[in-house]
Amino acid sequence: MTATAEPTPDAPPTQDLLQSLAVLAGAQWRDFQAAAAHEGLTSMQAKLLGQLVRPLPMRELAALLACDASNVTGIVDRLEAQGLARREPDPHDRRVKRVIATPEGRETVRRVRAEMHAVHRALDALDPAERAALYALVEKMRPALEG
Amino acid sequence: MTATAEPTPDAPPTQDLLQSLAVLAGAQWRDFQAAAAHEGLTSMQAKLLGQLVRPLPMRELAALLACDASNVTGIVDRLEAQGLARREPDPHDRRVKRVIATPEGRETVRRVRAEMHAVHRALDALDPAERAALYALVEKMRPALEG
DNA sequence: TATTGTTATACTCTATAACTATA
DNA sequence: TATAGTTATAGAGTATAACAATA
Repeated sequence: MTATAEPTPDAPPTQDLLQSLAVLAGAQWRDFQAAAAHEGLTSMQAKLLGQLVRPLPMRELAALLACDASNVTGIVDRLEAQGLARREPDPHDRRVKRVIATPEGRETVRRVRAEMHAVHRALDALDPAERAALYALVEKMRPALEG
Repeated sequence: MTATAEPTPDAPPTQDLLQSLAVLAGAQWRDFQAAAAHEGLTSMQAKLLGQLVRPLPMRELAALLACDASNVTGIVDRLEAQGLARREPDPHDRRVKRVIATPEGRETVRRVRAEMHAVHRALDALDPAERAALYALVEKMRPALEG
């Protein structure tokens, strides 16, 4: 028997890999929904709030959330009503409103991220080397994911 | 300087890893929504349809979709109206209705999965060894994700 | 009594189209 | 005229509560 010089590890069937990734994404989504609900937010409200690392125009938020701009109005309205975000005028263009997170809003984002229980448990199942490998693999895919 | 015998690879900060995984999950979600829309379905309709590998009671579908049972009625109604799924009586319990995918429904599921363009592109960025490593890592996390 | 599926209700998200105020 | 944000509208997803049929 001729051993292959550098044995190619069995590449899993694409369907199996896609299924695994779907399980991971599904768990992340359920975690996020449950965490947001625990903080009194819908998943879209929490998702928008999580984008507010800096003041963002409504239009940019719509692009980041991959939804129509008209939806952003209502979502920001509800966040504003809960004191988690607010609108401010753009100094350079009076048509634009920039949305910013309040301190309470930023604290809520932190709590939601801390409440991703299944994902945190899953990462705890990996040792440091495995975590590093996972990170490297996803980062390698990232340009293709975003492009 | 004392070199560590077996140098631990730098484990990335948990926040960075969570962020990477969020980018991956986000891309999968956008892919799925776009693919479902291309087939004339909402993401929930496509998600339910994808679960129908065997006849499933409404109640089980609600559990799989992590939503209330009352929602399943409407989603199945719309799939049934499009000829992609149908209800059949359960032979052992007359309270139960089992939902099954029609051949056209199964074909639609196949097309949706094939249209996950960004994810497929991302996997193409990995070589076979990397794919195998990714699969092994996610499978190692799986019990924690599902538990 | 408990469970399955459904209906009614109210709220949120969603895209489309039309509107306003700026540019 | 083009763009940013809003409003109005209709369809879909969502949880809650109440209901009929069945276990």
